[in-house]
Amino acid sequence: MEHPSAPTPGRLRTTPSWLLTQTATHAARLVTTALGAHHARGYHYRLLATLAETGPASQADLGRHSGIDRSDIVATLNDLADRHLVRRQPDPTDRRRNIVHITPAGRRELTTLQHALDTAQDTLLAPLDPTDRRELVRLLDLLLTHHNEPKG
Amino acid sequence: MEHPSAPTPGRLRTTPSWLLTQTATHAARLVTTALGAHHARGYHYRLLATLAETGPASQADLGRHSGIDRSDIVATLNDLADRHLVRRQPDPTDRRRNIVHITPAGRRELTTLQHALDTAQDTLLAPLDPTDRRELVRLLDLLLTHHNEPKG
DNA sequence: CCCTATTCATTGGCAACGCCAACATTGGCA
DNA sequence: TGCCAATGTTGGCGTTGCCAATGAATAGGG
Repeated sequence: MEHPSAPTPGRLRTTPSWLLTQTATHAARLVTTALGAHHARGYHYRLLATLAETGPASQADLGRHSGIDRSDIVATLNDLADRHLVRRQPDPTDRRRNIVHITPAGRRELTTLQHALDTAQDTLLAPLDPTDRRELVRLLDLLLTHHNEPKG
Repeated sequence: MEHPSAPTPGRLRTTPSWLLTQTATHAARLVTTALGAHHARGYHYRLLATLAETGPASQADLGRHSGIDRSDIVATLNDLADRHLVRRQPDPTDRRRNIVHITPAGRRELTTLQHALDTAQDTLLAPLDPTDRRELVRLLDLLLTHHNEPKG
């Protein structure tokens, strides 16, 4: 978003969904910039991080664990594989599946991206003291947990 | 995002930018659904709300006050004008400009959208008690203020 | 064992938001 | 007067989150 030359309309300034989407936009900009410096996007990081945590997995499983749609997994893995950060391997026990492995280079890249992201977090939270940071994380986590686990 | 069948990768669950963008995604989904029931999108609401607050304004001014790019203003106003919620009028004192007015129907539509949005806020904040809600708004407002006013 | 339903990877498409470049017209200022 | 800035407009791009359809392969029930 452009920098408003005048304050945001008053109504919105206390509308939680507005505050959330706006701060998220700033956060996304910081993250995009941080990752972009290493030729990566959010999806790239999320897949590498998921792979490092869960170990080798099928693309469908990667999607379920990372929250990325299967179709988007394909394109992202193509990028990562092109850069040798990841390897696709047919599953001998189920020929529908690819087993995806993170490579040593992929782990190194993940470390690099992680550092870039950590820096971005600091920039993002700059105006908050440690107590407020924890409080923010707590509140957002409450919201996320609630909306991620539909009662139905 | 799809509902993860397994918990989100641990790293991300305490990453503020992740929590922000994810909760913002949920918030955006609620808002989109609420506005969609009235054939509106976020840009439509934002422009109507801005017009109601500032009174008639040029498109460039609308962009600056609402934080919407000039080019996106054009398309959004086209939609609103097609539905007679807004009127474009040439500025007699500056032939480059259009003076945009909100119509009575536009004000009624804004009221409707506002109600829909208020309901969405409640759904969004359901898991938080009033104290936590105020705290969340306070923290997000701090972040937004900080990142909206570049020191440079 | 066979048929059906499901799963998988993949392709291709869509919507919303944020943003940028270019253009012609018009205004303001030096 | 001459040049720069602002305005509306068109057209385009990238990221994220989705959905539908397809062909191959597997799993499950009868």
